[in-house]
Amino acid sequence: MLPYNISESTKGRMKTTSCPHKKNSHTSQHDHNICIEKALSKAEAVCRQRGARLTPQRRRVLELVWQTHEPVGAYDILAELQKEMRAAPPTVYRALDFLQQQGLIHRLASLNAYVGCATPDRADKVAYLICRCCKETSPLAPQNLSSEIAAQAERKGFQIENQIVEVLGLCPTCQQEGVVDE
Amino acid sequence: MLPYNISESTKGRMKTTSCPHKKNSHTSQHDHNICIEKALSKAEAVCRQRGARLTPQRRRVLELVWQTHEPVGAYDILAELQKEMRAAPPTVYRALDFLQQQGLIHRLASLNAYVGCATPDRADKVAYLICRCCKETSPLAPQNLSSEIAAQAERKGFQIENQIVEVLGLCPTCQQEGVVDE
DNA sequence: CTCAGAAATGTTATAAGGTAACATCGTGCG
DNA sequence: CGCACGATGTTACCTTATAACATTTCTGAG
Repeated sequence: MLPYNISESTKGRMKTTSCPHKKNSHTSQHDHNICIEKALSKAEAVCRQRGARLTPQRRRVLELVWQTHEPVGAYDILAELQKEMRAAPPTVYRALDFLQQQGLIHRLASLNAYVGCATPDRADKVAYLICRCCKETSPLAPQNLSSEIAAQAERKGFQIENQIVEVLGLCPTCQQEGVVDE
Repeated sequence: MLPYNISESTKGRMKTTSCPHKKNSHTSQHDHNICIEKALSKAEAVCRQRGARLTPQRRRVLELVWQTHEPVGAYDILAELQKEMRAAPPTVYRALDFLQQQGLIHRLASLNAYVGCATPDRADKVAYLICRCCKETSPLAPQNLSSEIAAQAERKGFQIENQIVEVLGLCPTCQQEGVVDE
């Protein structure tokens, strides 16, 4: 028996997708290895520049997050790590914390999951579209959006540190596939 | 021993506030009982009109959510309920689900907690300012914000069902109190 | 070089949030 | 009546996340 009760349903693969229509759409449309490589080399550059230590473990976790464009749960990552080494939850959560601080990943609060960020150099407050069916995510440019929020916050004397914008709904693919029922 | 391990730290009071500066600011500035009464009578009106059943339990949970303007955790509510009756998590979660469907409360994904909504009649996609220190929340009017999101989503063919906008930072009070360190 | 302090990681245990599945109750209606 | 349906009760369990403390690794000052 594995420690920490990695469930059978999670063991042995990277992602669960509840969507019956999911066909790895994103991943099938491009060579995802290139995405991963780009993300990792960018991460290394950014960290070097900042004097942040992208250790092998942190690098590995980042790589695992980037395996897909879908959000990945911390325990999914843990399960993968455990194929390679002894690992416990704090190992994963510490790496995720570091990566978040560096803007290399974002946490999606509505899914308790993490996605890689392709633009860690821009201090963007990012917004995401999230398909409730296939879980694919798509970052939004939140410029005007942020300024609108900033204006309202300032009026109230509120000092913004961070913002979460997650838009849930159906992506074009899942709409075509006839997914309904909210 | 209570079932479901209600922790000592939660038992016996409604809210935890990590903020050392918190002085029930909101609640001290107004007669909060009026807030609660208003919210409950509005809830009853709205439910009657819709043919939704605001049962005594659901009403009681709504009342508990409204005890404060801070977000309340499901297990905080459970602990309160258990002072009055035998209760298990599903009891609370079912009530919370119902209340959410009716727009009577909102869930704050970044805190795993719930706040009462004063305007259940408007089908607003609400945004919140949340103080990371005292946890007080303040709803934002998200009009322009929503239209900006809607425009971008439409361009991508994404069908919006729901949206989460949570802005984290420091409220004026906590800024004055000299809270720092992000 | 070396050793002290800081940063990172290991390890154990447990907290906190949430749900599945099935039993029971109550009530209104044909 | 009796059954269909919504609401609630009950048990068990799953998922996500963190506290607390031990150990290792790195780094820079002397």
